[in-house]
Amino acid sequence: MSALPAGFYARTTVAVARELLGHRLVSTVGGRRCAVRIVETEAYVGPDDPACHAYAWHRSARNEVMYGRPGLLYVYFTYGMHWCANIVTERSGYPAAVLLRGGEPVEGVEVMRRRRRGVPDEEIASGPAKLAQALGITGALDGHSVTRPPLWVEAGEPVGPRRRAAARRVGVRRGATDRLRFYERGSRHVSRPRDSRG
DNA sequence: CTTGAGATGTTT
DNA sequence: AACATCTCAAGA
Repeated sequence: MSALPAGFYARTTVAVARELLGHRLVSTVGGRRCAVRIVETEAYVGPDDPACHAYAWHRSARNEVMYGRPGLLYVYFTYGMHWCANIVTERSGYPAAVLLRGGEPVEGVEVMRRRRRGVPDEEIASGPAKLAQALGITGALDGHSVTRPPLWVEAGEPVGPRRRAAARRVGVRRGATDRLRFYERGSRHVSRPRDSRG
């Protein structure tokens, strides 16, 4: 088990969001191992980002983990039924994170099929809440370090710059024009195949 | 393939 | 009232 070191996340949020593509997110939640190859992320770059939960240094019980160490998991509950998972970036005290938006199942696919009953493999983790569900991520993991079990990132084959695409973030109004969504070109495991505008 | 509505609870 | 979403049903 060679987890990426916490230092990987102690860099600019955009760099982390880009370079996370291709690495593996591994889960042993519930005792069964499964993993996805990360193919889609979004950067929430901090207090100056209107779409960020910590915009203008907003701080609350929900986003407290964003103010912690890089490499911690920030899990939040949204739309009354979905969990979404981020990895905290930058330095301690500076609230920024990368949202994990899309993954390609590469290990323990049966486990994920059970959690995502009835959906084709392309849709097992093609969206932030789908990915969280597939890997068994809930609020119980809020604040967990992604350098160790039961959820961590393992080094994989990075997706090179030519095979990466940048697009507008999904589902945000403020800060909607920024191209802070990154995904692997041509992947069938991203939440949306193309950006609706530029 | 596309679009639109409803589910459902927390945060502002 | 909005929300970093998803699923299903209906239509083209």
